[in-house]
Amino acid sequence: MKSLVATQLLESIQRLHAQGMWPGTDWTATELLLAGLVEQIETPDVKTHGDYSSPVALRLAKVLRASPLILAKQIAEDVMRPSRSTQVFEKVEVAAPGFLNFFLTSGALVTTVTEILEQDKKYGSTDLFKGQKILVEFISANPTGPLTFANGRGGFTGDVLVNLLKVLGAKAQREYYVNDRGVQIETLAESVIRRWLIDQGMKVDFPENLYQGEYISDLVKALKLDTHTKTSVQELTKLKAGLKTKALKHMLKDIQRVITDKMGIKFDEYFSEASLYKTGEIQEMLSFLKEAELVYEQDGATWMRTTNFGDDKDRVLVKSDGETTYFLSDVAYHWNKFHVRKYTWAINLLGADHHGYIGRLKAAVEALSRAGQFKEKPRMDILIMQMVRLMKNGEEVRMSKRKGQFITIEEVIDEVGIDAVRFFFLMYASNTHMDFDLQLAKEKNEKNPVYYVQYAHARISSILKQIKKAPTVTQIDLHAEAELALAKHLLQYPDLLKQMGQDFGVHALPQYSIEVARLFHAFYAKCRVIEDEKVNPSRYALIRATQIVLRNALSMMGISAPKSM
RNA sequence: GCCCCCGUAGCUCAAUGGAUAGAGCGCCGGACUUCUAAGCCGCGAUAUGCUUGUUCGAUUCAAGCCGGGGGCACCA
Repeated sequence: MKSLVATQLLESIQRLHAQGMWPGTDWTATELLLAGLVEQIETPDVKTHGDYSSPVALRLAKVLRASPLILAKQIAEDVMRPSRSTQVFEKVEVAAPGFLNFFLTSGALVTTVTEILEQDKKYGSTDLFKGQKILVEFISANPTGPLTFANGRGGFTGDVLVNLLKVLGAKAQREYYVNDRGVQIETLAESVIRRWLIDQGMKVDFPENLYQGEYISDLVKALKLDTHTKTSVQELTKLKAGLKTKALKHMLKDIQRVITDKMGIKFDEYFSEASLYKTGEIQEMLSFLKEAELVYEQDGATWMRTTNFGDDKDRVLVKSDGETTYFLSDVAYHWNKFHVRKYTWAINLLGADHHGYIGRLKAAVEALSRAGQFKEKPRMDILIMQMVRLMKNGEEVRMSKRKGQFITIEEVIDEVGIDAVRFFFLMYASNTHMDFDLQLAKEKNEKNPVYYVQYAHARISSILKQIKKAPTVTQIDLHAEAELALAKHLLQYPDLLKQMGQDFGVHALPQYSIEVARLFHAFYAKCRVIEDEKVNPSRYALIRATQIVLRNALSMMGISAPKSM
């Protein structure tokens, strides 16, 4: 549809140029312009009042310094000249600041509706990212406590992003990076031991730096530690090593349960940080960096020269006490992504509190890339998920996993329902700070726009159910404004997906589906599909197309499309 | 002090540098004997934090300021 508009326009401009009516004499400039025009036309705007518009003329003015209005008029006249056989445009209008408004004929819309019906589940699919092997890493929360509601943001965004990339033709995988080593795991084990003793009535202190949450007690119970004989903290230290693994395993299992059963996310892999040590990749990485002279020793520690690659300071890989840092793991992890597993593209979703990490990560990948570690220069995008503030009665409640002050994502899902929760987290741009009030979320549950969208789908299903025999659609005829507005919006879906592939703005999807639902509900109120027990074939086709688009959009968001509500 | 994000209607949020800045919620009003009222229609003279700049045109870009959040470890 877009290429049709672009083609028409280009033809006209070329004609004008051939006739010497084009104001520029410099053909190179015009060619540049044409390229720009195509780009401009690629994402046209369908305004609610029903025209295809694009701010073309003013662009012309900028490049050629010509009068935009005159130019626009010339183009408009040429596009609509009588000799043309095209049935694409009803009319072309020149609007005040130099816009060209293309009004589509209903015939052009009909083509689209037919296309949607034919393509069905494939409608919106393209091969934009064909051949790309993309690894999307998200959530990756430390396995030292349950997932909080804030993890919902990155969780659902990442999940939908992968769905999107797949529809755009890429091979995309979901990955959760598990930080299953380091002091935090020690702390977890220590917390479990002390809590265990305290729960048995022993007087043991419980330092502030340990995990205070209720879940530690649950963990103690789940680990069935009470079969051991009572003993002191000191003696238990021996048990700690074994306990560490057990506690970790249990915690991770619980996280996976929530992710799979509650959040409905299927990770392709839970990648263990510790595994990088077992396979020797950490050592391999370190020796390589040394050979490549990307590191140096200072104050007894080993530093990586990340500043050579855009970081604002160098970073420690091995501490002076001989312990390796998290950063070293991450360097090896990314080396693993691109070198070992041969991904060409990685997308990492990070919480805003980790934004300071971007510089060193990009520097590390750049360093490895320049050192010839990857077949081709990999692409890496880091998406920052802004903070979600927990509100209570208009006031912020500070969350802390350590202090045990948090609301789990599981609680929220159980309370509000997965569809509403998904929609809630997905509908806002990830770079805005959002406020979350559980009380309000419960109250507003019924008012969540997700039901508005689902209701549209249910209404369509209900109509279709009453149609015993599907009418043969020979010719689609759409006239009413409500019909046309709906059809025009449906045809934008593929463009929307492409756009989302460019900027990863997944929140456009809920916004779009609300708009489709809105247009459908308006259509529903004004136009009947079944009238006097007769089915209107054109409207039948239109609602089926609407159902397809809604279903595809909902399915991409991981939200159910109910047949009745 | 330096770095990142945000500031749009009473509230929560939209808007590739374009036309009269849009939705939802809330408030008020209206319509129904027919496909689901979780719906439709109407209702905001006075919503882009402030000041400059770039541009034919700025919510969008740049600079400065104000306000809010986050980050600046040989932690993860």
